[in-house]
Amino acid sequence: MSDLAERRKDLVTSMMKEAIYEAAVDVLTEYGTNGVTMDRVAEQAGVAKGSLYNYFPNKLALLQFVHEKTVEPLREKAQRILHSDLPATHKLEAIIRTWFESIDEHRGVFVFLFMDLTARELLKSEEASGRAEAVEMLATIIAQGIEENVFRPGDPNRMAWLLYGTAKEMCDLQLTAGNEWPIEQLIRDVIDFFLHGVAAAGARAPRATKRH
Amino acid sequence: MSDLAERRKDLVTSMMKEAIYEAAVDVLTEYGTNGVTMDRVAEQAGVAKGSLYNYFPNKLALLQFVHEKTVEPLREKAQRILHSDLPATHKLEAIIRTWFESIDEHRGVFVFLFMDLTARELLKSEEASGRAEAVEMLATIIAQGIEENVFRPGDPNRMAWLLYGTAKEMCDLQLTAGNEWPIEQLIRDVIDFFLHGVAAAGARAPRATKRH
Amino acid sequence: MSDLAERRKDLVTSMMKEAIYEAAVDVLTEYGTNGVTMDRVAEQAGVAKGSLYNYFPNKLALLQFVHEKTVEPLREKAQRILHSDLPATHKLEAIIRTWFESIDEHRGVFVFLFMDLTARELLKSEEASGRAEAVEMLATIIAQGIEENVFRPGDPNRMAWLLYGTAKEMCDLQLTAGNEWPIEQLIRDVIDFFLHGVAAAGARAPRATKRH
Amino acid sequence: MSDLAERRKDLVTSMMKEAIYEAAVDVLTEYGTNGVTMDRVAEQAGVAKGSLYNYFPNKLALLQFVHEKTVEPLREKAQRILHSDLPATHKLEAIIRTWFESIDEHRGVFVFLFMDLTARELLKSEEASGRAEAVEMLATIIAQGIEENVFRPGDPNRMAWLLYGTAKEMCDLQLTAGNEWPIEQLIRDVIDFFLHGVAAAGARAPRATKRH
DNA sequence: GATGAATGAGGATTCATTCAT
DNA sequence: GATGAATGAATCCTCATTCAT
Repeated sequence: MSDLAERRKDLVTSMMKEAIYEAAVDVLTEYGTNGVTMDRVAEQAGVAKGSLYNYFPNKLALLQFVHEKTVEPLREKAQRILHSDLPATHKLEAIIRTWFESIDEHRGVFVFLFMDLTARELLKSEEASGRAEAVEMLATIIAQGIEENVFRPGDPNRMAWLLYGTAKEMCDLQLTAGNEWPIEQLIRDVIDFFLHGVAAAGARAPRATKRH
Repeated sequence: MSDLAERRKDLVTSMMKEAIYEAAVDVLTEYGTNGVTMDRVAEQAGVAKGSLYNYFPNKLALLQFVHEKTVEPLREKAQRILHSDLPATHKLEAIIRTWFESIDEHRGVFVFLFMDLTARELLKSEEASGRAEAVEMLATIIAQGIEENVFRPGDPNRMAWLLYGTAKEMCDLQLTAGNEWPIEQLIRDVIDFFLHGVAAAGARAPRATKRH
Repeated sequence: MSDLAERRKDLVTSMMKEAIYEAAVDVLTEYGTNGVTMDRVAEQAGVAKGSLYNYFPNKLALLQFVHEKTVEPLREKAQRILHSDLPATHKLEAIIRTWFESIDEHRGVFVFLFMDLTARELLKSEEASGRAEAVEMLATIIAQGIEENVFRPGDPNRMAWLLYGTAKEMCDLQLTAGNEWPIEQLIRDVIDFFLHGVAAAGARAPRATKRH
Repeated sequence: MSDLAERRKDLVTSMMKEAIYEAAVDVLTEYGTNGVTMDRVAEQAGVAKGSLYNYFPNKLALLQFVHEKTVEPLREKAQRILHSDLPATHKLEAIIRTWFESIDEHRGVFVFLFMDLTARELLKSEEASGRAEAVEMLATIIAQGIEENVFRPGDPNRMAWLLYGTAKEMCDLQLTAGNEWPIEQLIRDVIDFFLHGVAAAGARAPRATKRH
């Protein structure tokens, strides 16, 4: 086949995959995870069921593609932020902003990807690595912050988990509760919380005590 | 029917429901969410499949019962803590400890209840109210803390969400990652984090800035 | 459950399996191997497709049941003949008669079982053991015949294969061509052939020669 | 179209058919009967799936072509042997040798053609005629042998079936069991068996008796 | 004539729910 | 009330065949 024809074919293929991806996302959004059947995806994409299998060998592969397609831009942005020469706090803020904004944009998919265990089961490895990657990234930035003396010394990994948790739940909140909470406010709150907690000046943490 | 007979019947009924509940939890734990079939529950409970339908009109009702039954003790403990006369920080710590410990104990069910969207979809209302209740409770305690001058002034509801997020992700971490992180350490970390954040003494929060 | 109830249940179950077996045989006979779909079996049996799965875990199990059910009586009769105290030639004759008669009776199934590689693939182990068993049985009888001095000395196993082949092809012929050849004649022919071959008295076998 | 162009076209067409035939044989050999999909044949042939349909109206036609192409050389050789002026026993030996050797060479196709009922179903008429032809050919030779006084008088057709059966099962054995039995030995055994059977000198065939 | 994407009927299997006993 | 067999819609996947380019 000529080079040109080949390139054209590749293009068409990737457009189809894209279209199927979008159909899958739509179905996901409308019916929830367990509602993602190949039939519905096909119908939504306006193609025959069998055609899906010309582009994805099976359902799992389709879901993985959806995952990848959704997560990749996030990952890229985050990497760019990570490797910039901003101070740690600005990096954190930027990353968290990225997350919130993406979620705002792709609500349905994110719900599916991050909250549905059926999917998470299938995408176990993808998910685990995704989360691990995120936490690791945060940990790197936190380590930088500690070095910059803007964060207290401590285990960057543990801190990263805590921050990740806070941010993630806020995402959850965004996803499930609707967002009456404006994004900028949200970001500021999370960062503030992360930095200073809620204790009044001079207050001391209680000793964590064994239950009675 | 005589009163006595009626009471006896109620008793039998509730024992059956209890038994079915336990079977459901076992199946949940062993097979995961998608593995919860009425067949398996019936077999585990040692009753005929049809009998399940004498106690629950359908599968959803059974799952709701499981949810309720699982969450109720938590709710009760939390209420008791809420209404005790401990200082706010102790209350928070106690509640969070309750959560972590419960999760440690009932891993399988909690995964199902809190992480599986298939379930969460079905149990949407239960879930929403559960979360709302938890956040509200935290908010109440935080308000108390503000009044006690141990927490900075602020919107208790927003703070509650942030804390909830931190705690919840730690639960997630417990649930999915296994718990190499010892519970006491975890609790102290969360509370510490909640109170003081990670900023070094004297460091200032960055102004949250619009993305260029 | 009472012993009685249990026995009754077993009875019903085995009657159902029997009915499904017969339906499968009918479908097999009418549509050939590749025509044996669970749908058709269910329809022929007059039950819902799902019901088949109450009696057989999957299609393979059903086919294996058909195989077993078909072959077992044959095996039993053959064993009885084998262990009787008849002279070798009579045993052979009796066994071959058994085969021909069974085949005459169960045409469709035998075609499926012995001639269809799709089935033979699935039932590989059953088949192999079946054939091996048959040949072994023949070999045993032939060894007996050699001892009785009615058969020439030689490798009983090789002789058994040859006899098996002759008989089997005659079965094939019966199965596919219809049987204008009366059974008694057939049996006599096979036995005669097996004993004396076709050479005229005094004729000598040619030396098997390499192809020029 | 000019005569030349037409002839050229015919040539191209038959080369394509040949190529497809070979691809089909390869697929057959590698994947077994049920693995012969038009996709695989096309891929193996290095042409597009649709192109197959320019040369064969449908799958059946392709399989028939495969059958024909495989069997034809056999038929030709057999005809040549039949019409040679060898004595009957040598003709038989030569034909049987041809069969065994072909089978040894084209294992996969033969398994498909002779043992798989899915195929045999499709190729019923081809098969029947093939077998009929083979038997007829054997019968002709046997008639010759009777005339030559090397075979006992009898129905040549019945004898032919018996011989065919013996030979065919040996082919089966070759095909499924692998061939620890060397071909020359096999041929000699079959011919010997065919000529003299297994009876010891002086032994008499039992009277074929009615079952009790 | 070649291509290969699109099609859609069909096949095996699962499972919530019903209902006769 | 208990039982568990029966049901059939739903689900994933396959593959011969068609047809626009």
